[in-house]
Amino acid sequence: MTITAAVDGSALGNPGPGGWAWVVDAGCWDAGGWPRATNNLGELTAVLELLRATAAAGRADEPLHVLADSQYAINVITKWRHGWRKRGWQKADKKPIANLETIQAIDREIAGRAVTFEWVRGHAGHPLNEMADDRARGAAEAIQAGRPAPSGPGFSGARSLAPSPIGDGSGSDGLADGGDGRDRDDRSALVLAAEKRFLRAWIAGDERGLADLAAPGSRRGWPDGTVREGLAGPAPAAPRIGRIAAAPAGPGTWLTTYTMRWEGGASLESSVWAPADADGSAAPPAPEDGGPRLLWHQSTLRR
Amino acid sequence: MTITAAVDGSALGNPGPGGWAWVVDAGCWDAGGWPRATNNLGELTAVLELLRATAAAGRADEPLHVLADSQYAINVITKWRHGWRKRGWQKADKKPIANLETIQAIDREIAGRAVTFEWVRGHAGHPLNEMADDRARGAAEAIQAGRPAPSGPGFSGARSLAPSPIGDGSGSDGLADGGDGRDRDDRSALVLAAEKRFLRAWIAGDERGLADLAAPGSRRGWPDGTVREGLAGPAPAAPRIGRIAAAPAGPGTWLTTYTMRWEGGASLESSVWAPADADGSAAPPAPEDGGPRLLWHQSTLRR
RNA sequence: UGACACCGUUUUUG
DNA sequence: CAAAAACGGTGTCA
Repeated sequence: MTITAAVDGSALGNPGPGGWAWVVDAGCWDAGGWPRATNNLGELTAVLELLRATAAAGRADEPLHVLADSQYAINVITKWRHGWRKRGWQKADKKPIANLETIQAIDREIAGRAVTFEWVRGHAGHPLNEMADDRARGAAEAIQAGRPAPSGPGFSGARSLAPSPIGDGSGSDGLADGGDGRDRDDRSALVLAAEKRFLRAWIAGDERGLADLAAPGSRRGWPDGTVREGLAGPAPAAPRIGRIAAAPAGPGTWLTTYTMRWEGGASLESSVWAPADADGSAAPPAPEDGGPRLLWHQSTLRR
Repeated sequence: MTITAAVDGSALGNPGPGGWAWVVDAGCWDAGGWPRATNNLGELTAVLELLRATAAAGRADEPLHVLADSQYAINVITKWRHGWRKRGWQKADKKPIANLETIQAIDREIAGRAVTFEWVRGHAGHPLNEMADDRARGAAEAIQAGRPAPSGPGFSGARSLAPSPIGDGSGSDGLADGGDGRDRDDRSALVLAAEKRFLRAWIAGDERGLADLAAPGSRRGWPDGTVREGLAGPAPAAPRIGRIAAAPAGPGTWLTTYTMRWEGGASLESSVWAPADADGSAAPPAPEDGGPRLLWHQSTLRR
């Protein structure tokens, strides 16, 4: 069955607090945002997240029809992207392409999929577009007010585990970023933030979040001694994380270690983070955010 | 006293309907345009017209400071022009110089004058530059809409002879353009504007301005019954112009008639205007503006 | 290769 | 009504 979804972005003040949203129907949507973004980044991200959500739900083989009111986003994806890729991701005027990382992420995500776009005039009463508009703006407004952006249900079947306290960023779990104090080293702070992102995604069963963080060829050593490709797998309920130590392991590479406790158990965890651009493959991974990528993670039960 | 003025050009669609403007202050400016022009012709013409207006006002000996946002125009006038003249008006690559006639006109007009240029970034909030921008674009839009470009008051002392009400565009002399009412025929309006330009140039003794309006082989019948080539010649002081009537005289050709009065006399005046491209000569005149050209003008004393 | 200008289009805001 | 974020193009020169 063809999936039809509306996407929209919003940026209060442009640039300013921003949000994105995709909507399939009243019970199937998602949204998110940032403290500072442009309108066009919102529009693009909405498409990217829709692509990922459908893929994570195992529905990448179904045709996807996207309703968008941004001619910019539609042109980027259906037209300009191809010329840019041919020219080595350069614009006609040689000036840098805006929102490049998100565009490249879409470029990878959309490969081999059947996606069509339809332009709908903004604020013209189209119900799905209105809903996406509301959600995107709601996300931006939430973030402007200092609250986390309300995320939607997504596709049913995208994650199977119960929500964990780590996922809501409330700070009670020791995983909160920023705010009170800054980490003592700017570069290690980047790795610490990435580790926390990884933990939240893993515990929430957020496969696309994990994929964002994974280095090409990433693997994991599980508590049972097995190794599997990828980062996804079962997580304990309501874990508590000890202090995370980050140690440099070479230019751009970091090792993190910490302990984890949960009802009935504890473990030692370690991760190896590699720089985003640290592979010599012909097609660079060009990660969406330029941050470090998780190459290896290992868990050992404590007893 | 140093005269400071901003200049700007505009071309809708580039090339397309175009305009030029110079602004000294809110009460001292001028503007004009063509049905088809390039942005750079507009920028250059604005400078040329400023040079002519200051000269016609008898202020050629005062230093002139020009604010321009076009590096092209500034470089043409302050740098490249000299090299081109030395090399017989040829570029280094031997390809033809663009806008050559206007550049040579500036080259002649600027000789012996103290003119300095200052580059101001476009659309950066510089008040004088913004004003010139508005005027130039307004002229281009007027012409696109089929109206004559609204011309400004120019300099208050714009003729070496006794000041005439024709020059100041106040409307009391019947030479004011635009503003309150539009001329009832769009094409005749173009001819009327040209006729007014001709009158201003003649009365001001502006030979260059007259040459711009002259068709190849233009002649004039003077009140004494003689005929001479060209359009320049003695003008009465402080003439007053009656209503100008424009009548179509063939495809693109117009006849205008009106009366003129001055202290101690009156006359009947008539002009024949031909389309700019209406000659089969081998070397086309390539008139600066593409507007109609004055082929014949005749004066008869009234008595 | 660079620079400036001139436009066209859509969206997003205030 | 005015502005920002984005893209495409032309006009010009060294």
